[in-house]
Amino acid sequence: LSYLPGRKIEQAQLYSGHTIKHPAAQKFCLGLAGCTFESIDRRGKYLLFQMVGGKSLIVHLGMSGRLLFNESVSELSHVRMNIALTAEAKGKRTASNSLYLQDPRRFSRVWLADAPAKLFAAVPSLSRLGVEPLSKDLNQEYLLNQFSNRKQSIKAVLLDQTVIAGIGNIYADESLFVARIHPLTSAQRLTSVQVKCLIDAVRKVLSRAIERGGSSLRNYSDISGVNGNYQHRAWVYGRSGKPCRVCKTPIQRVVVMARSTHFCPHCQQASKSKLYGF
DNA sequence: ATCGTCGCCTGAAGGC
DNA sequence: TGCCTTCAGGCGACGA
Repeated sequence: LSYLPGRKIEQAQLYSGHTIKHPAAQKFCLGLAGCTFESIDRRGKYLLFQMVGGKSLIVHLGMSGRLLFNESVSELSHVRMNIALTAEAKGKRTASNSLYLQDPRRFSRVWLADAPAKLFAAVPSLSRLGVEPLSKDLNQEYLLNQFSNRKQSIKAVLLDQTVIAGIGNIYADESLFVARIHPLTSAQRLTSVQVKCLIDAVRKVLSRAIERGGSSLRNYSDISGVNGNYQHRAWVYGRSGKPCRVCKTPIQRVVVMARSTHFCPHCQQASKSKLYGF
């Protein structure tokens, strides 16, 4: 994606009615044509492509979406959006690159905002996002305050993007294991020590996952074709029935918010509010 | 206001 | 072998 800044959009095409969220498809495509990429940002699970002049393209990859650059569209299935770029200037070899959104399960979404001031109106969920987990905004005071009136399980609250932005099901389970907190614990009943552990655990788990190229579903890969391999190293996620990597107790699976939740019933007990030093 | 459940969508995996 | 069912999940909609 570092190739993008400076590149100009020749034409944008959408192939799936579900993919586009705002505005209508035709207006979306017309609005992108002629735009030049300026910079790329991220908020939570949203990618923000800033264009010269103030427009921005917002992309949420859902669970199976990925962005691909400079591949022949005819070789790809499940292409939901194709952004054709104009030929690169100064006689470089690349003739007509494209940026593709490929997404088998169609959970991905794209938006176009006409100006920075209209970003939240175009993407309301962006305005409701909570703090970034790797920033200083995620601290004990903030979380204790957020948890104070929450009767929900800590697992459910971790998945709530308005509290912490960007934690998905895998990393919620992994973080709770590292923090040695039972996923069904009511958020408001967490001690300040546990909250501190949880913050450290979230940071550790996310940092390590980023180092390793993220997690990926089976054969899904990043833009350069590299598979995420975090999942192979998971402490508890996807390991129900298998022995805990620490104590050999079988990992249990329960359902929270219609999501699989994996934990070690021995390691993750209320009495053990101590961070694992992984 | 808060909380839990359902539906969207497709391919992989497991059962028979 | 091949069909059928189940499962996976980000997130918005919906109902209690």
